Amino acid sequence: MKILVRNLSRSTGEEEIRRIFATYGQVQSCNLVLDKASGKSKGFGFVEMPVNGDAKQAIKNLNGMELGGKNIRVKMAEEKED
DNA sequence: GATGAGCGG
Repeated sequence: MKILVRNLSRSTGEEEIRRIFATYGQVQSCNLVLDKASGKSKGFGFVEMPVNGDAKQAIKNLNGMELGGKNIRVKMAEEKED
């Protein structure tokens, strides 16, 4: 399941996202979207987790948690994939 | 060189 993680701090890296998501389940892959102008984090990214139930649990648990001094927004991505 | 809402490559 593809998970959208936004409202991230610009100082937050993929490893940070991966470790907190790994707390509730296995992280298949984490992709932090980088900005083309600065080449740094755009402040949001995507995380893929199995739909075994860990994904939704990770979402509702990690949604609104503080990371890098900011409260991140975790939600399942609504793109083509089902 | 950085940008603060937002579903990228």
